[in-house]
Amino acid sequence: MELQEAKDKFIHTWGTLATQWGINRTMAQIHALLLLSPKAMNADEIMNDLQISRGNVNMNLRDLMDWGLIYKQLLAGERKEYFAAEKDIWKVARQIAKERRRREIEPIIEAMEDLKTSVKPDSVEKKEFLKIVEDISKVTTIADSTMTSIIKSEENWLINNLLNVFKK
Amino acid sequence: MELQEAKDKFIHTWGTLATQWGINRTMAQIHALLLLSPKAMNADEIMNDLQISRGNVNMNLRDLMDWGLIYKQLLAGERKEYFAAEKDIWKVARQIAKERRRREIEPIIEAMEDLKTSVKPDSVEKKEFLKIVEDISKVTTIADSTMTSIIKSEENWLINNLLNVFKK
DNA sequence: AAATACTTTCAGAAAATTTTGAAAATTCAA
DNA sequence: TTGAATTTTCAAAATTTTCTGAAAGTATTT
Repeated sequence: MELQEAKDKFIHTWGTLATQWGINRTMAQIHALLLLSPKAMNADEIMNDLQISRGNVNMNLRDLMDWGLIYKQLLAGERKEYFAAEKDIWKVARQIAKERRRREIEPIIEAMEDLKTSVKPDSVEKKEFLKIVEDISKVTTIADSTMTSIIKSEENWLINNLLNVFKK
Repeated sequence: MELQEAKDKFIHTWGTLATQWGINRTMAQIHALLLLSPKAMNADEIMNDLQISRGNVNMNLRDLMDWGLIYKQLLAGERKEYFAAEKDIWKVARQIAKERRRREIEPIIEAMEDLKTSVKPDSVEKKEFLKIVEDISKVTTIADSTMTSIIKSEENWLINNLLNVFKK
C-alpha cells in the first residue's frame, strides 16, 4: 500500500472508530490528519484535504485545542494560523484519559453527591435507593482515582507495563 | 426530596450522562429504571414508566442483555418476560469496562495491525508513518492489558483501592 | 482610516440516529 | 391444530447532531 493510501485509510478508520465512542467524526479525522502531517497545517489545507467547510474546520480545531491534542503555531511571515498535533502518543493518550475523566467520570460523582444530599434516609425504600447511589459513587470514585494515578504517572509506568505486556 | 422524585431524577440524569459518552439515552434510562426497581419488570411496565414505544423497549432490552447488564427472568405462571438488572455495582462497572474494552480498544489494535502489515518501510516517510501506527498500537495494547487486569481482578482490588482513596 | 487577509459565528440545510407503531413472527395453552 | 398472548422486526417519522457558507468580526498592512 502506498503512503497516501495508507494515510487516507488511517484517517478514515480513526474517524469511524471515534463515532463509536461518542466523538465527532470530523474532529477525529482532523486530529488524524495533523498527527500524520510532518508540518503544521492551516485551515485551507485541512478544508482541502478532508473536503469540508471552513466553519467545520474552525469549530473542530477549537475543540481539539480544548482537548489539548493540538497546538496553534504562528509561523513567521505568515498571516494564517497553523496547527500541529502533539506527536508523543503517550502524551496524547494521557490527555485523552484526562479529558474523558473530566467529561465522563466527574459528572457522575457530582450527580450522585447531589442525590445523596437531597434524599433523607427516612424509609426502607429510600435507604435502598441511597445504597445504590452510594455504591455508584464509590465505584466511580475508585475509577476516578485509578485514572488520575495513571495520568499522573510518568514514562516509567509505560515501561513497566510494556514489560508486563511482553511477559505474557 | 421524595423517593419517586429522586428516582426520576436519577433516571433522567443517567440518560443524559450516557449520551455524552456515546450510549443511547433510552438504553441508559431503562438500565437505571431496572437498577432502581426492587422487582423485575416486563415490557409493558417499562413502556408505561418511561413513556416509550414497545419497539424501543424491546430493542434496548436486547442491547442491555448484550452488554451483560440485565437478565431475563421467567416468572412462574407468567407468560410475559421479566427483566432485572445486575445490582452489584462492582460487577456492573466491570461489565461496562469489559464491553468498552471490546468495543473501543480492540478495534483500534486491529486497525493498527492491519496498517502495519500492509505498508512496507521502504521510504523515510513510510517509516515515519509506521512509527506512529506502532506507537498507537503499543499504547493501546497497554491500555488494553491494564483494563483486562482490572476487569479480572476481584473484590480485593476494590478494597485496596478504597483504602487508597481514603488515604489521600 | 481604509483595504485586505483571515477567523469566527450561527441560522438553516443535510445527515445521522433514534423512535414509533403496526405487521409479521413466535410461543404457548387449549 | 387453532388462536390468543407476547415478542420481534423494520419502514417511515421524529429528533438530534453535524455541517455549510455567507455574513460579521478581528487583526494586520498600507
